[in-house]
Amino acid sequence: MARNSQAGGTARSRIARSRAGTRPRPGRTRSGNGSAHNDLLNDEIGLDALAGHAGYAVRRFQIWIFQDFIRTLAAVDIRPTQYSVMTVIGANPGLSQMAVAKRLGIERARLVHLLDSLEHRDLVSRIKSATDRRSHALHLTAQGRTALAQFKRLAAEHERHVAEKIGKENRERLLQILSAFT
Amino acid sequence: MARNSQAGGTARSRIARSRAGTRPRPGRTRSGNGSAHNDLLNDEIGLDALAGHAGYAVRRFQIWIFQDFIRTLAAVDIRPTQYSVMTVIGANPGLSQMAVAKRLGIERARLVHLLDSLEHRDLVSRIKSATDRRSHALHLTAQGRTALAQFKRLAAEHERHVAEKIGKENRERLLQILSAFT
DNA sequence: TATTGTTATACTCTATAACTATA
DNA sequence: TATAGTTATAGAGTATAACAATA
Repeated sequence: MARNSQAGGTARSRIARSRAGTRPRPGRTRSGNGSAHNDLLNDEIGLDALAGHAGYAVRRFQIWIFQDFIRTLAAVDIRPTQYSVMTVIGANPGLSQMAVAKRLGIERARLVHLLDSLEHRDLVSRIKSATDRRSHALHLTAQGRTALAQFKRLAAEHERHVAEKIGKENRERLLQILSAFT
Repeated sequence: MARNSQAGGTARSRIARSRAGTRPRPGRTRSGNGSAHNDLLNDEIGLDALAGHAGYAVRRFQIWIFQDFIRTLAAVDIRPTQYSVMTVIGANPGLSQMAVAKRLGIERARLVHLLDSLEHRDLVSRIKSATDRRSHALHLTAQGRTALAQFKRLAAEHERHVAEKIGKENRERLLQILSAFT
Protein backbone atom coordinates (compact mmCIF):
# COMPACT_ATOMS: atom_id res chain seq x y z
CA MET A 1 0.00 0.00 0.00
CA ALA A 2 2.55 2.55 1.00
CA ARG A 3 4.62 1.16 -1.76
CA ASN A 4 2.87 2.65 -4.75
CA SER A 5 3.49 6.19 -3.70
CA GLN A 6 7.09 5.66 -4.58
CA ALA A 7 7.01 4.90 -8.25
CA GLY A 8 4.39 7.57 -8.73
CA GLY A 9 5.55 10.46 -10.82
CA THR A 10 8.91 9.17 -11.82
CA ALA A 11 8.50 6.72 -14.65
CA ARG A 12 9.86 9.02 -17.30
CA SER A 13 12.10 8.53 -20.24
CA ARG A 14 15.85 8.20 -20.36
CA ILE A 15 16.34 5.76 -17.54
CA ALA A 16 16.24 2.36 -19.09
CA ARG A 17 19.09 0.10 -18.27
CA SER A 18 21.95 2.49 -18.02
CA ARG A 19 25.42 1.15 -18.36
CA ALA A 20 25.80 -2.18 -16.73
CA GLY A 21 29.05 -0.68 -15.74
CA THR A 22 30.74 -1.27 -12.49
CA ARG A 23 32.82 1.30 -10.89
CA PRO A 24 36.07 -0.10 -9.62
CA ARG A 25 36.18 -0.37 -5.90
CA PRO A 26 38.93 1.11 -3.92
CA GLY A 27 41.23 -0.96 -1.85
CA ARG A 28 41.48 -4.58 -0.99
CA THR A 29 39.65 -7.09 -3.00
CA ARG A 30 42.41 -9.33 -4.05
CA SER A 31 42.34 -12.44 -1.93
CA GLY A 32 44.37 -14.43 -4.35
CA ASN A 33 41.62 -16.08 -6.34
CA GLY A 34 42.86 -15.20 -9.74
CA SER A 35 40.30 -17.40 -11.41
CA ALA A 36 36.61 -17.65 -11.73
CA HIS A 37 35.01 -14.42 -10.82
CA ASN A 38 35.22 -11.91 -13.50
CA ASP A 39 31.70 -12.66 -14.52
CA LEU A 40 31.06 -9.29 -16.03
CA LEU A 41 31.38 -10.77 -19.47
CA ASN A 42 28.87 -13.53 -18.96
CA ASP A 43 25.25 -12.80 -19.47
CA GLU A 44 25.54 -12.70 -15.75
CA ILE A 45 25.43 -9.93 -13.27
CA GLY A 46 28.65 -8.87 -11.73
CA LEU A 47 28.68 -10.26 -8.28
CA ASP A 48 32.23 -9.13 -8.18
CA ALA A 49 31.23 -6.64 -5.59
CA LEU A 50 30.61 -9.46 -3.14
CA ALA A 51 33.83 -11.33 -3.81
CA GLY A 52 36.13 -10.99 -0.87
CA HIS A 53 33.28 -11.08 1.60
CA ALA A 54 33.75 -14.20 3.69
CA GLY A 55 30.26 -14.07 5.15
CA TYR A 56 28.57 -14.14 1.79
CA ALA A 57 30.51 -17.14 0.54
CA VAL A 58 29.99 -18.96 3.82
CA ARG A 59 26.25 -18.29 3.77
CA ARG A 60 25.86 -19.59 0.22
CA PHE A 61 27.95 -22.65 1.05
CA GLN A 62 25.99 -23.33 4.20
CA ILE A 63 22.74 -23.25 2.24
CA TRP A 64 24.15 -25.71 -0.29
CA ILE A 65 25.53 -28.05 2.33
CA PHE A 66 22.34 -28.11 4.41
CA GLN A 67 20.23 -28.76 1.34
CA ASP A 68 22.47 -31.66 0.39
CA PHE A 69 22.30 -33.03 3.93
CA ILE A 70 18.51 -32.81 3.97
CA ARG A 71 18.29 -34.43 0.54
CA THR A 72 20.72 -37.21 1.46
CA LEU A 73 18.87 -38.01 4.69
CA ALA A 74 15.40 -37.42 3.29
CA ALA A 75 14.59 -41.13 3.28
CA VAL A 76 15.01 -41.24 7.07
CA ASP A 77 13.46 -37.79 7.58
CA ILE A 78 16.27 -36.37 9.67
CA ARG A 79 17.39 -32.77 9.46
CA PRO A 80 20.79 -31.40 10.47
CA THR A 81 19.74 -30.21 13.92
CA GLN A 82 17.98 -33.47 14.74
CA TYR A 83 21.08 -35.32 13.65
CA SER A 84 23.35 -33.20 15.83
CA VAL A 85 21.11 -33.70 18.87
CA MET A 86 21.07 -37.46 18.45
CA THR A 87 24.80 -37.59 17.85
CA VAL A 88 25.61 -35.67 21.01
CA ILE A 89 23.22 -37.73 23.11
CA GLY A 90 24.52 -40.95 21.59
CA ALA A 91 28.08 -40.02 22.48
CA ASN A 92 27.18 -38.74 25.95
CA PRO A 93 24.24 -40.65 27.42
CA GLY A 94 22.70 -39.01 30.46
CA LEU A 95 23.28 -35.40 29.50
CA SER A 96 20.67 -32.91 30.64
CA GLN A 97 18.71 -30.80 28.17
CA MET A 98 20.56 -27.69 29.30
CA ALA A 99 23.90 -29.39 28.63
CA VAL A 100 22.86 -30.46 25.13
CA ALA A 101 21.43 -27.04 24.34
CA LYS A 102 24.61 -25.29 25.48
CA ARG A 103 26.85 -27.68 23.62
CA LEU A 104 24.94 -27.22 20.35
CA GLY A 105 24.23 -23.54 20.77
CA ILE A 106 20.47 -23.91 20.49
CA GLU A 107 17.89 -22.41 22.80
CA ARG A 108 16.67 -24.72 25.52
CA ALA A 109 13.14 -23.72 24.54
CA ARG A 110 13.71 -24.99 21.05
CA LEU A 111 15.32 -28.19 22.24
CA VAL A 112 12.07 -29.03 23.99
CA HIS A 113 10.26 -29.31 20.66
CA LEU A 114 13.12 -31.10 18.97
CA LEU A 115 13.13 -33.71 21.74
CA ASP A 116 9.33 -34.00 21.66
CA SER A 117 9.57 -35.02 18.02
CA LEU A 118 12.46 -37.44 18.57
CA GLU A 119 10.73 -38.93 21.59
CA HIS A 120 7.50 -39.45 19.65
CA ARG A 121 9.49 -41.32 17.05
CA ASP A 122 10.93 -43.45 19.84
CA LEU A 123 14.50 -42.46 19.08
CA VAL A 124 15.28 -40.63 22.31
CA SER A 125 13.95 -40.91 25.86
CA ARG A 126 13.88 -38.47 28.75
CA ILE A 127 14.42 -39.95 32.19
CA LYS A 128 13.95 -37.91 35.33
CA SER A 129 17.23 -37.57 37.11
CA ALA A 130 17.35 -39.04 40.61
CA THR A 131 19.89 -36.55 41.86
CA ASP A 132 18.22 -33.42 40.52
CA ARG A 133 14.58 -34.00 39.84
CA ARG A 134 14.28 -30.82 37.84
CA SER A 135 16.38 -32.23 35.05
CA HIS A 136 16.08 -35.02 32.51
CA ALA A 137 18.79 -37.46 31.62
CA LEU A 138 18.71 -37.98 27.87
CA HIS A 139 19.33 -41.35 26.25
CA LEU A 140 18.89 -42.94 22.88
CA THR A 141 16.42 -45.79 22.81
CA ALA A 142 17.56 -49.13 21.41
CA GLN A 143 15.76 -48.17 18.24
CA GLY A 144 17.47 -44.78 18.34
CA ARG A 145 20.90 -46.36 18.50
CA THR A 146 20.17 -48.54 15.50
CA ALA A 147 18.72 -45.61 13.62
CA LEU A 148 21.65 -43.33 14.45
CA ALA A 149 24.05 -45.86 12.99
CA GLN A 150 22.19 -45.61 9.71
CA PHE A 151 22.00 -41.81 9.92
CA LYS A 152 25.78 -41.76 10.31
CA ARG A 153 26.23 -43.85 7.20
CA LEU A 154 24.05 -41.41 5.27
CA ALA A 155 25.86 -38.44 6.80
CA ALA A 156 29.14 -39.95 5.63
CA GLU A 157 27.65 -40.16 2.15
CA HIS A 158 26.74 -36.51 2.44
CA GLU A 159 30.32 -35.70 3.42
CA ARG A 160 31.44 -37.44 0.25
CA HIS A 161 29.15 -35.12 -1.70
CA VAL A 162 30.87 -32.18 -0.01
CA ALA A 163 34.25 -33.60 -0.97
CA GLU A 164 33.08 -33.97 -4.56
CA LYS A 165 31.82 -30.42 -4.59
CA ILE A 166 34.85 -28.58 -3.21
CA GLY A 167 37.57 -31.23 -3.45
CA LYS A 168 38.76 -33.74 -0.89
CA GLU A 169 41.75 -31.71 0.25
CA ASN A 170 39.76 -28.50 0.39
CA ARG A 171 37.16 -30.17 2.57
CA GLU A 172 39.82 -31.24 5.01
CA ARG A 173 41.47 -27.84 4.95
CA LEU A 174 38.08 -26.30 5.65
CA LEU A 175 37.51 -28.57 8.64
CA GLN A 176 40.90 -27.61 9.99
CA ILE A 177 40.32 -23.90 9.52
CA LEU A 178 36.95 -24.10 11.22
CA SER A 179 37.90 -26.58 13.92
CA ALA A 180 37.56 -23.87 16.56
CA PHE A 181 33.85 -23.68 15.80
CA THR A 182 33.10 -27.36 16.17
CA MET B 1 0.46 -30.96 25.54
CA ALA B 2 1.23 -34.30 24.03
CA ARG B 3 4.55 -34.08 25.73
CA ASN B 4 3.50 -35.09 29.21
CA SER B 5 2.21 -38.42 28.10
CA GLN B 6 5.78 -39.41 27.50
CA ALA B 7 7.40 -38.82 30.82
CA GLY B 8 4.20 -39.87 32.51
CA GLY B 9 4.52 -43.52 33.32
CA THR B 10 8.26 -43.75 33.20
CA ALA B 11 9.45 -41.15 35.64
CA ARG B 12 9.87 -43.64 38.40
CA SER B 13 12.86 -44.75 40.31
CA ARG B 14 15.13 -46.84 38.12
CA ILE B 15 17.19 -44.12 36.64
CA ALA B 16 20.05 -46.27 35.47
CA ARG B 17 23.16 -44.35 34.52
CA SER B 18 21.87 -40.87 34.99
CA ARG B 19 24.89 -38.89 35.95
CA ALA B 20 23.17 -35.79 34.71
CA GLY B 21 26.43 -33.99 35.03
CA THR B 22 27.78 -31.60 32.50
CA ARG B 23 30.97 -33.30 31.70
CA PRO B 24 33.63 -30.76 30.87
CA ARG B 25 34.59 -30.85 27.26
CA PRO B 26 37.68 -32.96 26.78
CA GLY B 27 40.38 -31.66 24.53
CA ARG B 28 40.19 -32.20 20.84
CA THR B 29 40.38 -35.91 20.24
CA ARG B 30 42.30 -36.69 17.15
CA SER B 31 40.43 -34.79 14.57
CA GLY B 32 43.19 -32.48 13.47
CA ASN B 33 44.35 -34.42 10.48
CA GLY B 34 43.53 -37.14 8.11
CA SER B 35 40.39 -38.53 6.64
CA ALA B 36 37.70 -36.89 8.59
CA HIS B 37 34.72 -38.76 7.42
CA ASN B 38 35.82 -41.94 8.99
CA ASP B 39 35.14 -40.21 12.28
CA LEU B 40 31.47 -40.32 11.45
CA LEU B 41 31.32 -44.06 11.86
CA ASN B 42 33.20 -44.20 15.11
CA ASP B 43 31.09 -44.47 18.16
CA GLU B 44 33.18 -43.59 21.17
CA ILE B 45 33.92 -40.01 20.35
CA GLY B 46 32.74 -38.12 23.38
CA LEU B 47 31.76 -34.53 22.95
CA ASP B 48 33.73 -34.26 19.76
CA ALA B 49 31.24 -36.48 18.05
CA LEU B 50 30.48 -33.73 15.58
CA ALA B 51 34.07 -33.24 14.47
CA GLY B 52 34.45 -34.21 10.87
CA HIS B 53 31.05 -32.85 9.92
CA ALA B 54 31.63 -29.99 7.54
CA GLY B 55 28.06 -28.75 7.76
CA TYR B 56 28.17 -28.38 11.51
CA ALA B 57 31.40 -26.38 11.52
CA VAL B 58 30.16 -24.22 8.67
CA ARG B 59 26.87 -23.52 10.42
CA ARG B 60 28.59 -22.48 13.64
CA PHE B 61 31.02 -20.32 11.73
CA GLN B 62 28.23 -18.70 9.74
CA ILE B 63 26.41 -17.80 12.93
CA TRP B 64 29.55 -16.23 14.35
CA ILE B 65 30.35 -14.31 11.19
CA PHE B 66 26.81 -12.95 10.75
CA GLN B 67 26.69 -11.87 14.37
CA ASP B 68 29.97 -10.02 13.98
CA PHE B 69 28.73 -8.39 10.77
CA ILE B 70 25.51 -7.28 12.44
CA ARG B 71 27.43 -5.97 15.44
CA THR B 72 30.00 -4.16 13.33
CA LEU B 73 27.33 -2.50 11.19
CA ALA B 74 24.88 -1.94 14.04
CA ALA B 75 25.54 1.80 14.08
CA VAL B 76 24.22 2.07 10.51
CA ASP B 77 21.50 -0.54 11.06
CA ILE B 78 22.37 -2.68 8.06
CA ARG B 79 22.10 -6.44 8.06
CA PRO B 80 23.98 -8.83 5.78
CA THR B 81 21.15 -9.30 3.29
CA GLN B 82 20.48 -5.58 3.04
CA TYR B 83 24.17 -5.03 2.45
CA SER B 84 24.30 -7.62 -0.31
CA VAL B 85 21.25 -6.13 -2.04
CA MET B 86 22.70 -2.62 -2.00
CA THR B 87 26.09 -3.86 -3.13
CA VAL B 88 24.66 -5.68 -6.13
CA ILE B 89 22.45 -2.75 -7.12
CA GLY B 90 25.34 -0.34 -6.66
CA ALA B 91 27.53 -2.40 -8.97
CA ASN B 92 24.75 -3.02 -11.49
CA PRO B 93 22.35 -0.07 -11.65
CA GLY B 94 19.12 -0.73 -13.50
CA LEU B 95 18.70 -4.38 -12.56
CA SER B 96 15.16 -5.70 -12.16
CA GLN B 97 13.94 -7.17 -8.90
CA MET B 98 13.84 -10.61 -10.48
CA ALA B 99 17.47 -10.30 -11.56
CA VAL B 100 18.63 -9.26 -8.10
CA ALA B 101 16.61 -11.97 -6.41
CA LYS B 102 17.99 -14.66 -8.70
CA ARG B 103 21.55 -13.48 -8.32
CA LEU B 104 21.43 -13.40 -4.54
CA GLY B 105 19.34 -16.53 -4.20
CA ILE B 106 16.53 -14.87 -2.29
CA GLU B 107 12.82 -15.15 -3.01
CA ARG B 108 11.39 -12.35 -5.07
CA ALA B 109 8.58 -12.14 -2.53
CA ARG B 110 11.09 -11.46 0.17
CA LEU B 111 13.00 -8.93 -1.89
CA VAL B 112 9.82 -6.85 -2.05
CA HIS B 113 9.96 -6.25 1.69
CA LEU B 114 13.71 -5.72 1.74
CA LEU B 115 13.36 -3.05 -0.96
CA ASP B 116 10.40 -1.46 0.79
CA SER B 117 12.60 -0.90 3.81
CA LEU B 118 15.58 0.38 1.81
CA GLU B 119 13.33 2.64 -0.25
CA HIS B 120 11.74 4.09 2.87
CA ARG B 121 15.21 4.92 4.12
CA ASP B 122 15.87 6.63 0.81
CA LEU B 123 18.80 4.38 -0.03
CA VAL B 124 17.33 2.67 -3.09
CA SER B 125 14.73 3.72 -5.65
CA ARG B 126 12.48 1.70 -7.95
CA ILE B 127 11.89 3.19 -11.37
CA LYS B 128 9.35 1.71 -13.76
CA SER B 129 11.19 0.36 -16.73
CA ALA B 130 10.29 2.01 -20.04
CA THR B 131 10.95 -1.13 -22.05
CA ASP B 132 9.06 -3.62 -19.87
CA ARG B 133 6.51 -1.88 -17.76
CA ARG B 134 6.03 -4.89 -15.52
CA SER B 135 9.50 -4.50 -14.08
CA HIS B 136 11.35 -1.97 -11.97
CA ALA B 137 14.84 -0.72 -12.63
CA LEU B 138 16.67 -0.52 -9.32
CA HIS B 139 19.11 2.26 -8.47
CA LEU B 140 20.85 3.61 -5.44
CA THR B 141 19.87 7.14 -4.53
CA ALA B 142 22.60 9.73 -4.10
CA GLN B 143 22.23 9.20 -0.39
CA GLY B 144 22.38 5.46 -0.95
CA ARG B 145 25.69 5.73 -2.77
CA THR B 146 27.21 7.77 0.04
CA ALA B 147 25.84 5.39 2.64
CA LEU B 148 27.07 2.30 0.79
CA ALA B 149 30.60 3.69 0.78
CA GLN B 150 30.46 3.83 4.56
CA PHE B 151 28.88 0.39 4.80
CA LYS B 152 31.77 -0.96 2.79
CA ARG B 153 34.30 0.56 5.15
CA LEU B 154 32.51 -1.09 8.07
CA ALA B 155 32.27 -4.37 6.17
CA ALA B 156 36.02 -4.22 5.62
CA GLU B 157 36.45 -3.78 9.36
CA HIS B 158 34.27 -6.86 9.83
CA GLU B 159 36.51 -8.78 7.44
CA ARG B 160 39.46 -7.82 9.61
CA HIS B 161 37.63 -9.35 12.58
CA VAL B 162 37.26 -12.55 10.57
CA ALA B 163 40.97 -12.51 9.80
CA GLU B 164 41.74 -12.05 13.50
CA LYS B 165 39.45 -14.92 14.38
CA ILE B 166 40.68 -17.59 11.97
CA GLY B 167 43.95 -16.10 10.74
CA LYS B 168 44.71 -13.96 7.73
CA GLU B 169 45.93 -16.83 5.56
CA ASN B 170 43.10 -19.08 6.60
CA ARG B 171 40.58 -16.44 5.65
CA GLU B 172 42.08 -16.19 2.20
CA ARG B 173 42.25 -19.95 1.84
CA LEU B 174 38.60 -20.10 2.83
CA LEU B 175 37.62 -17.52 0.21
CA GLN B 176 39.49 -19.54 -2.38
CA ILE B 177 37.88 -22.81 -1.38
CA LEU B 178 34.42 -21.29 -1.45
CA SER B 179 34.90 -19.12 -4.51
CA ALA B 180 32.48 -21.30 -6.45
CA PHE B 181 29.70 -20.19 -4.13
CA THR B 182 30.26 -16.48 -4.47
C1' DT C 1 -0.07 -18.27 -21.98
C1' DA C 2 4.03 -16.64 -19.22
C1' DT C 3 6.40 -13.25 -16.32
C1' DT C 4 7.06 -9.23 -12.77
C1' DG C 5 5.94 -7.42 -8.72
C1' DT C 6 2.92 -7.97 -5.02
C1' DT C 7 0.18 -9.95 -1.13
C1' DA C 8 -0.74 -13.66 1.87
C1' DT C 9 -0.03 -17.97 4.39
C1' DA C 10 2.68 -21.49 6.64
C1' DC C 11 6.58 -23.48 8.60
C1' DT C 12 11.42 -23.07 10.54
C1' DC C 13 14.64 -20.79 13.43
C1' DT C 14 15.95 -17.38 16.86
C1' DA C 15 15.16 -14.57 20.94
C1' DT C 16 12.58 -13.55 25.00
C1' DA C 17 9.58 -13.69 28.81
C1' DA C 18 7.05 -16.01 32.08
C1' DC C 19 5.36 -20.10 34.49
C1' DT C 20 6.17 -24.81 37.36
C1' DA C 21 8.61 -27.67 40.03
C1' DT C 22 12.26 -28.28 42.09
C1' DA C 23 16.86 -26.93 44.36
C1' DT D 1 16.77 -16.89 45.46
C1' DA D 2 18.22 -19.55 41.33
C1' DT D 3 17.89 -23.31 37.87
C1' DA D 4 15.69 -27.03 34.43
C1' DG D 5 12.18 -27.75 31.70
C1' DT D 6 8.16 -25.93 29.59
C1' DT D 7 4.90 -22.78 27.26
C1' DA D 8 3.97 -18.75 24.61
C1' DT D 9 4.90 -14.94 21.57
C1' DA D 10 7.33 -12.12 18.21
C1' DG D 11 10.72 -11.52 14.56
C1' DA D 12 13.46 -12.94 10.78
C1' DG D 13 14.02 -16.27 6.95
C1' DT D 14 12.24 -19.65 3.58
C1' DA D 15 8.84 -21.76 0.56
C1' DT D 16 4.51 -21.50 -1.82
C1' DA D 17 0.37 -19.99 -3.91
C1' DA D 18 -2.44 -16.67 -5.98
C1' DC D 19 -3.53 -12.26 -8.15
C1' DA D 20 -3.12 -7.82 -11.29
C1' DA D 21 -0.76 -5.67 -14.80
C1' DT D 22 1.80 -6.49 -18.62
C1' DA D 23 4.23 -9.11 -22.13
